[in-house]
Amino acid sequence: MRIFAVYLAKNNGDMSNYNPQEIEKKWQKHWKDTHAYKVANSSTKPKYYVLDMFPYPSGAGLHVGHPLGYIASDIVARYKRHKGFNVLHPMGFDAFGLPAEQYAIQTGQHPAVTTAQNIARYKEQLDNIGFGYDWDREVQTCDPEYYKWTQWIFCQLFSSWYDKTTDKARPISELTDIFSKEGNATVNAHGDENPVFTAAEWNAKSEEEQQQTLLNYRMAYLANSMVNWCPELGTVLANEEVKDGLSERGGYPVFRVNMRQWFLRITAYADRLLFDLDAIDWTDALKEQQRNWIGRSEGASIVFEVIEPLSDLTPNPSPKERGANNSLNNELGWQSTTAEEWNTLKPFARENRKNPTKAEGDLWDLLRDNKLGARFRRQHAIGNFIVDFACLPAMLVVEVDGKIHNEAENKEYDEGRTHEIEKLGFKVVRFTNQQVLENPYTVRDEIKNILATSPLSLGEGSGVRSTNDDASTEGDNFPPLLGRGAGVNKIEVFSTRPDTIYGATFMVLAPEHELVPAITTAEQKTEIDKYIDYAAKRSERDRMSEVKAVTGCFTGTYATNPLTGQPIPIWIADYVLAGYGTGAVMAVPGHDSRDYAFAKHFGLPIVQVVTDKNNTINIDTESFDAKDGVLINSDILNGLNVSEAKKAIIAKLEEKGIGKGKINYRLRDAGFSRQRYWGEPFPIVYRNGLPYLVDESELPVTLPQVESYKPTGDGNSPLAALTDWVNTPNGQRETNTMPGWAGSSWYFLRYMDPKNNTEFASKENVDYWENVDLYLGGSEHATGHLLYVRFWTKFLYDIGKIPVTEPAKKLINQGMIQGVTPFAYSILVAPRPIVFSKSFIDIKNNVVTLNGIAYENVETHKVRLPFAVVDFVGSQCRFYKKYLSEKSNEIKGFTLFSIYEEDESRYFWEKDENGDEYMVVDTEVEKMSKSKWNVVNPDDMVAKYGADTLRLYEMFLGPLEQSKPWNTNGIEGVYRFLGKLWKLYNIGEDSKAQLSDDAPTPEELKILHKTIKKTADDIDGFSFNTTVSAFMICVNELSQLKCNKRQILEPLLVCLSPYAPHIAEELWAACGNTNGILDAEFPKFNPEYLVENTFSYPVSINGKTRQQMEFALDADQETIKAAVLANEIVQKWMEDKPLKKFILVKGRIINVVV
RNA sequence: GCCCGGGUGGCGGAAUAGGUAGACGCGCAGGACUUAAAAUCCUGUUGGCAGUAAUGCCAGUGCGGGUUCGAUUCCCGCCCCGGGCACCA
Repeated sequence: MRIFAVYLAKNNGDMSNYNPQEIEKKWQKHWKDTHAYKVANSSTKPKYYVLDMFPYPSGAGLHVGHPLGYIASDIVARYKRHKGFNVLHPMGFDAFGLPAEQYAIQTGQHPAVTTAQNIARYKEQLDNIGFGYDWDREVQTCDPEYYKWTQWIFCQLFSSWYDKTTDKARPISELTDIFSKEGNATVNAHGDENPVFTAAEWNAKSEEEQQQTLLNYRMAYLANSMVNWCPELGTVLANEEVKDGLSERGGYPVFRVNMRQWFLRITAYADRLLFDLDAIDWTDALKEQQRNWIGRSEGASIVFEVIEPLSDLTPNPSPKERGANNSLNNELGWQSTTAEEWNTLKPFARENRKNPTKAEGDLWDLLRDNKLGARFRRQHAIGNFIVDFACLPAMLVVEVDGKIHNEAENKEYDEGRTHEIEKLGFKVVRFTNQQVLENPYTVRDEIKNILATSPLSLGEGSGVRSTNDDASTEGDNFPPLLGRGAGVNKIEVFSTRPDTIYGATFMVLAPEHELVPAITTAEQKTEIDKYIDYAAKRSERDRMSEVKAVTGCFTGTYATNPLTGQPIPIWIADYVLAGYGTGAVMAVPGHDSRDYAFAKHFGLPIVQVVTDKNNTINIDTESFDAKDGVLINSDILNGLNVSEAKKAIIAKLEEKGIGKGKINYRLRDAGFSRQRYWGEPFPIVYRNGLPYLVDESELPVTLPQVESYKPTGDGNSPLAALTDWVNTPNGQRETNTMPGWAGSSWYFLRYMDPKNNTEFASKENVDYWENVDLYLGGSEHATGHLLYVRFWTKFLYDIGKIPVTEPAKKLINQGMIQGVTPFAYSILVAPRPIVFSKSFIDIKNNVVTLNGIAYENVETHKVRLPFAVVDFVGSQCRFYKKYLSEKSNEIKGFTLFSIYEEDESRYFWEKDENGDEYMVVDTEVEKMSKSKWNVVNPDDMVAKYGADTLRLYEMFLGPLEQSKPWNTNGIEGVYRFLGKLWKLYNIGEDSKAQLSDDAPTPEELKILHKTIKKTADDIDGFSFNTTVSAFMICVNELSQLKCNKRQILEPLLVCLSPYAPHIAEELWAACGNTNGILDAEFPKFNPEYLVENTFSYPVSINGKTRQQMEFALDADQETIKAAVLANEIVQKWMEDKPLKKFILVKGRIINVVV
């Protein structure tokens, strides 16, 4: 009993020493019990919204790097509260995503369960640090109450289109109104490249056709596209989730494959995303990254005509060689051409279908859908031709001249073509454009008559493959005609330097360009196929890591340079990317270094068309890529400067109808499908293969339970196996889920009204909180999250749901806190127990010494040591033997050595003053992560020093935006500072501060107000590290003065409170305040206390400081000058040289020039 | 290759409308208190040279130039480190 009493007296009664563990828990509980951080949605105070990028709750918990930004934002939030703002400072969790799912796959635990556990852990850790979050506003993206609204926003995207005329998103119903009244001509006028249709055509479309067409306009749409497929993760990845051809998560290989995916039309916002950057206070580096990512470039699109070699006017003789059979059944089975030829023709057929001529389009509307009682196909392959229309059962081909066969010289070609098709047993009938356009019904009737007299030798189903009434009729798996050049007579390119067109001496297409097979000549086919194969086999990763090698292949075909009229060869090469521009370039080797390298390598002509002002450019050794200069060798452009020439050539191209000014973006539409389980389900069902929204009343579409979380690997998500869930009365559900960034693209809005179950947030609340005043987070989100959240914000603004076009007015990127990894060396041999011996590795000479015996050429490698087995003593990192027993299961299996250096002691075990054995090892700075054993848990720091010390120390470490390695060395200093502060308040037995109410001295006031000013200034400049040092100076100076004045020490606590809220609250209460410090008014800075009467001037002679002299600040120059010149030391340094100049900068410096 | 940052003591870092370089903290050294340790406090700490010392002199903010009475700060030319983008026509 007695011992117990003594113990109590020692620990609870004596408050003369700072005891963070006790006071921090007390105040955290108090704040929670009193709802001290609850935020109201309306107030007479001005609003301020501080937001952190919410964390993904991983199983590893928080490490000391996470709180860096959170502490900074907490400081700003608390400061603003002292300054009289109504501050919103919420926290939540970005809880959908891969790690939880991967974990579920491994353990079978439902991701929702592990996520909830992780979140609980995170919240505990966050609360330990004393953050002032209003937890009532917490959001979790995986909560159905939250993702209901993510789905709802998706519905709005699906139901909207982008109107380029007014430059905003509008409801899709307004678009269908326009289509039914005027077709899509005006909508298309702003650069859309969708096929044109009239109101009548629109109205004649079936529901399915209309829906299909609308997908070309919706903000959320389905499309086939090349995507980053990661088989290992079983999902597609966004571009920013792929680094060097490997997945960012896991580092698995990623491949480009074609898949049908959901996309969000972020490209519609490209310009606004770009230009609005100017209006927000984000760092230049980050804005620059977004600008580059959007990659806007102005230039021109130009059409080059392909020259068709004469020989190609006569069709490929293959049908003849096959023997003229009258029956396709005999010759080609059910096909009208061979698979091989279809492969060749496919791109043209597709292209032609996409861009029918007016006459073709009109006629198709009259023939399609079995309107004449027989099925017609358009742009169909027959033998080695693509014919305009074919009715296979009737063996009838209908061609409309005009698009590509209207020139006189093509007449002969047409006749030859007719002849060849007839040999295959078809009847060919031709109409002119004019006939179709002027008398469409006459034409239709004529076809009908011919059909009536046709033998209908092949009924559908009697050998000819039967097809559905859907797109598969025109599907790519069904073959058409052959021969090259068929219909391909132009290639479009994009160039930012149209002014250099006179120097375009060849063209280069991407190997994947769809016209490549068509323009390849028979002689070059083998080579080209080989090259395409080569390019396809190289993964993205190969392409990146490889030193840029010049490779390419000639197609055998030429195009005409439209300005010079010269034929120029068409090549393919993988330096041209299929995904950018048109996938084809006009190569100007004289003025593009890539084209130059290519031309040099393959011996292609190089023509100089731009020179500098003095005409000193010589392009014999390198290209002249500069964007200013004067045009030469360019006919009409000669003498113009580059920018004038651009304008002139675009005008010329437009006049000739072969080009136009164009703006290209690097930004792609955002892929929005993931073939995974742990994400938001789409509010979509399919009917007849077309997507429809589920009714809003069915939201949220909740994520069902599944047996297995494993992706199927064939591109289907685990949801696809749930037939009961997939099949609904209204259609089949979409089984993909949304990507990780869906939920994070609007969460800042949900915090404004997190419990609302009728809207994503009420209008009242979004109008009050508007957007984030200060957003803190890592710069790694620059081109992902931060672009998407801006996109969604603009969209929600367009549809009238929020009053702002940007999510965050100001954004700060906090730096990363890196881990310090100690390491030793191991020999690459079978694992052995740790050796404590006089053994070492001489890395430089590749020699290993084991117990005195040297071995040469032994392979060694670095071995990470757990952070926990080392201590930092002075500048040494010591690896202690005593920690090995605790950690041995983590590092067993390696023979460890330290590196050999000059200092021989470094590879031996030594004994410290306590007799503990250690070895000095080296360290490396890397990312802090569980797998690297270098994680430092903030809980440990809090347990040892308290939350206030951790908060101050993280801020004291250096500028917020700078990355730095975690180093515990300095934390003691901060802890000592808080101890000194505590002592100033003379806390007695009764836990009360014993302070004097005497008036403070001017000196004391000066110290206080200096600190007030510094605190306020530094928060505005986010220079938290210098504020902490200002606090230290202040406390040092007040301690020196033994200041115990209430009028000094109370205001000081308010300054400190944002940084160290627990101790500030404790001392505030100890001073006798009953109101709590959180809402205390921030002390007003009074500059009068800082006014000085005199200044101790550094006096320098010729710029070198030699003497200090004190003068009144209001002393006039002559008085000072006389005194300075009379000074003994000054005279000594003047060395009797005449005075040249006397410089006095008031309150700064005096300089005597001799 | 291009675009952003950034190079300051043994260490983290202060100070830039040009005006005493190295605040503050760590570490280190010495000292006080203590039987001792811990804790706490005090002093010193950019380097070199000279001096018993107080102190003095010289050099010094990645390197080389320039502007200026005066440059860590501005200008020109390099070097190195970190980050981003990467054949974007």
